[in-house]
Amino acid sequence: MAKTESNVDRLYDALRRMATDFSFKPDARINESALATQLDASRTPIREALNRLVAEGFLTFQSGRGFFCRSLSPELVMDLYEARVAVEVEAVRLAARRGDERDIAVLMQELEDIAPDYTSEADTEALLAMDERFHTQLCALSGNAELARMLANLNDRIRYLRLIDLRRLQAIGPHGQTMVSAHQRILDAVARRDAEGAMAEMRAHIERRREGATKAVRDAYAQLYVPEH
Amino acid sequence: MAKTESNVDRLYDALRRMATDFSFKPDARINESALATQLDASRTPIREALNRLVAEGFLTFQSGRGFFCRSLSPELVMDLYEARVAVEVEAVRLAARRGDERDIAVLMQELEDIAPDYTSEADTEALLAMDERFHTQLCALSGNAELARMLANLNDRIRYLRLIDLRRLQAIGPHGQTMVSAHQRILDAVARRDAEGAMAEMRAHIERRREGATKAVRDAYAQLYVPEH
DNA sequence: TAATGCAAAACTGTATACAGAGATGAGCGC
DNA sequence: GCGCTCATCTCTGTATACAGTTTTGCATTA
Repeated sequence: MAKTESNVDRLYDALRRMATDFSFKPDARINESALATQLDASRTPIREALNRLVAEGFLTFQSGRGFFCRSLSPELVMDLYEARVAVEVEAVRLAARRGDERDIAVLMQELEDIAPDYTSEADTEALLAMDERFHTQLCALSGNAELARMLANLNDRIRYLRLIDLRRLQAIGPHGQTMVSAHQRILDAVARRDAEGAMAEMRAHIERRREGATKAVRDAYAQLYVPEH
Repeated sequence: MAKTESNVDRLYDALRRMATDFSFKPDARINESALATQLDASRTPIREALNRLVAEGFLTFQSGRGFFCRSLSPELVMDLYEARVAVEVEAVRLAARRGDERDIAVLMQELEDIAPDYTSEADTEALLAMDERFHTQLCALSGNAELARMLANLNDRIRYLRLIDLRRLQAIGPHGQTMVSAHQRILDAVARRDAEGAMAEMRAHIERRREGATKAVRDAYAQLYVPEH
């Protein structure tokens, strides 16, 4: 039961990680042969994985010229955030209407348990991971696999910018408490079956960071093209 | 300028069409070699196209066993309809808030022009195409490419069931008028910048057919496994 | 008859080869 | 010095081959 993951899956995971954290620079062409040697595989399975990433919006493809990293623009980030609103607001509505009482309680407990980490955590990546985990689990309460899948895809595509946005936020002052209380307000509304309230809280929660994330695009470019200090 | 479409795109289009209309039976295994001869290509580009379709939710993939058609269940259809609500309700909200005045007028005009076709059209496929076109254009008014992309994907995945649902509806009596007036009410709300109203109309419009579509799953199986009469 | 095991067939996963298209850069003319 | 052309080199697109795995079908046994 060790070899549960096939080779193409391994390649796919590796390539998606490279795409999410912009190891491929925006709009840059992707060299298949180089990847093949780097990942110790032939071009055939690499191309299969790249094709999946095209369909998922991580890469683009131009016939005759090959694969390219997706571009990075404020407009795109805005679109992705709006799509997140669409998915998560409806998900939280469904969660409020029909989410399992037990599952909601479990999530509330977990939120309470890790609340100290939210507020103390200096590692921005860990904070982002906690935030993403909450949103993912909340979405799962809707019981809708398709919404969950969409959210996972959107999260992967904006993670890099959220990280930059969150770093800047933390530089100003600790914001873990703001985040945890926002999450609690949303979940409280779900628990009291207040769909409208939960939706409004969720929308506000996401839109509050939308501007920050689009502004982070500039910093993203700076980070991507500047050598490690 | 004839050869604007590459071979892999041709294969991709052909395979997606086969997937949308369930030329691949639900859960059935897909034979790559057979497809290769059928579509006059080798397995390599076929597999690239199949991988994209996996990422888009049309097919599934099991390591070592190959590609399979997605399954067809009432639960899945329910999920897809709920996802449609998420996408289209938010899209129409954005359209009402910021949709271009001119574009809205154009769409209203077009809706008026083809209204007679809606009501008279006996060809269910044409009626469905008109309906889909309206929803797509309305979504485009939001100016959000990501929402448009999501909707296109969802439409492809539920088209077969919508067709069956619509056929049954038409068998009872002509429903083109119901549809066109629903579309008009949504668009009117958008035109008067009534986001809440547009959202409510859109939600009701989609949810009204949700039950029908999930019920159509049974008929879908019957049609798929019965020889053409 | 049903279950089991085995051998053959069919199919998948991936490396490799090669043709052709696209990019690159040197050399030449202006 | 600037731009254009052509040769060369690189990289993509796809066919094909083959190894390894899964499935299938037959024969044997209880």
